[in-house]
Amino acid sequence: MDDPEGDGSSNEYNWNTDDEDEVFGIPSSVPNIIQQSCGHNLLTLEDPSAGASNRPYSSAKKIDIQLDSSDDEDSYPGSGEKSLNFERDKILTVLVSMEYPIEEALIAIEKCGPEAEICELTDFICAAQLEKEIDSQLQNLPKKKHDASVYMHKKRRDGYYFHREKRLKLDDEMEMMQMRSSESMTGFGTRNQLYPAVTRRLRHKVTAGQPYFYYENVAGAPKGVWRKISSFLFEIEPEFVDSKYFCAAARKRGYIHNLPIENRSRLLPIPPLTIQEALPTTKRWWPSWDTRAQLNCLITTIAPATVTEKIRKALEECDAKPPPTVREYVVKECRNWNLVWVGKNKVAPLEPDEYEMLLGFPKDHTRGGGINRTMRYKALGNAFQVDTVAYHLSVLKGRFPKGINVLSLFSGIGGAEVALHGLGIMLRNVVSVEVAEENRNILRSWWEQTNQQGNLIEVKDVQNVTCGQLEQWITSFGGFDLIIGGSPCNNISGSNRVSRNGLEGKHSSLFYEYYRIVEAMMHIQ
DNA sequence: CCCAGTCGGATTGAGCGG
DNA sequence: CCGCTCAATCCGACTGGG
Repeated sequence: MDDPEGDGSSNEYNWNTDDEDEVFGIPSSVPNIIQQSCGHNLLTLEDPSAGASNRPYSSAKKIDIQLDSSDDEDSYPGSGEKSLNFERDKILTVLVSMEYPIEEALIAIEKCGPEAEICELTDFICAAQLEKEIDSQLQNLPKKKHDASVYMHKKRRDGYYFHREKRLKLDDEMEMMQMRSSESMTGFGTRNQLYPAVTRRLRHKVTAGQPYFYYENVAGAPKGVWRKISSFLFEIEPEFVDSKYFCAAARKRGYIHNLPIENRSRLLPIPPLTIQEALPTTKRWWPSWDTRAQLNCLITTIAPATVTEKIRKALEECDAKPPPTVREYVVKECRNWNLVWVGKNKVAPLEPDEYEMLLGFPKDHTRGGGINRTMRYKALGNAFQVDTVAYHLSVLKGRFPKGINVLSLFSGIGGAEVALHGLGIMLRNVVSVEVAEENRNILRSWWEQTNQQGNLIEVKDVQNVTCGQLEQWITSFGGFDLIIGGSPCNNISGSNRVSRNGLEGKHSSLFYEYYRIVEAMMHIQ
């Protein structure tokens, strides 16, 4: 059923094997140095195998996938005025085919110049549309308070909410208004599309020329949550992606960012996309009537032994040929608990190292150092899928040849850092904010093992990241290029039975800390 | 309506060292 | 017996799609 190669979406893939060297361009020789970082002296070790080769499936095929078909301006004839007009008409045709009004497309081409790329033009049009709409509607609406602004008022620290009074107020009227706003920029992938449907996206002019930011959370949030998150993050539409296109397990997530989307490339080598390829030892025991090709989302808890025992007993009772009722029961439980076949009549939950592999982390990333099994599941269940995030971040590679300064919020076990490293982007200065000590230990350990040349600064509590602190870092190493993080999903996740309170819940409301810091950075830098 | 799917949380008890 | 860690085992609701 989940056949990534058999469905219609694969038409959009442009198979290309020519870019290996670029993606594999990891610095080869790394000197032995000692670095000072937040009280830790990091003695790095000689390790030429750092980078993409750290990945556990080095034998997998190396394929580059590009999604966007709209940016093939290289194929246009390129000499003389005639070709210029031809090119302009061609771009106009593309914009109109994307359902932009022809007059707005013409204005955009005129304002942005004939050499502008499609994405710049769509940005321009969308920004103009949205600004016009919001301005006209804000004039007609009375200002109202809502719970989020009250929260922020309480949490306000350094007075960096310059635009708070301009922030949209989320009562019912505003929700309706925003739905209409969203309609004018559909096509960036909806929560139900979950990739691949990236045709255009809005980058509001508020964020133009500012540091890049990248925000992540679960796609299946309660109604209205993503709309609210968008309203804070510059009205940018979330990009909903299921990681089943990047690995053998599903992971439905929404991403809000102001990164370019053209010329993305995948982290290499491409991981196996089916259970059979990812976990070859299960093949021997996998019954033909269990038709699963991919796993469900890897969450923080695994099946209790009672579940696998019941399955074993049910199968043993009916011997070789289980009747349809038993098959249905077993498959349902396997789907529910993400079980794999490890023996005759024997299913089992995934091991932590299988979590690591499926999520794109190096083997033993979370192993040892005082980390127990439960903690590993918890940390991994909360982590990024590295290949997915790397695909989005791949556009940064050419833009920061000398390395990148990253503000990593809610770092966890360092999915963002691992992704950037895998892309061969040098990590110059990384300020990592992570509350859990064991996770900080994991990231620091990875930092040492991968022989990082840059500086790792560890911060415990995101609420302690003041504007004064930010300014200090900015003067120290010249500003951040990327702010990245996924705020806690505890109160948003569908599997929470106790406290699914939405964005204002105890943990998930830390989103407003993410917003606070991004907004502050937009004004400081 | 039925069905599948979900970055979870609280409690309990075994096991351990003191 | 106490305090602690860790693993096991309970516990539905909400959303979207067919």
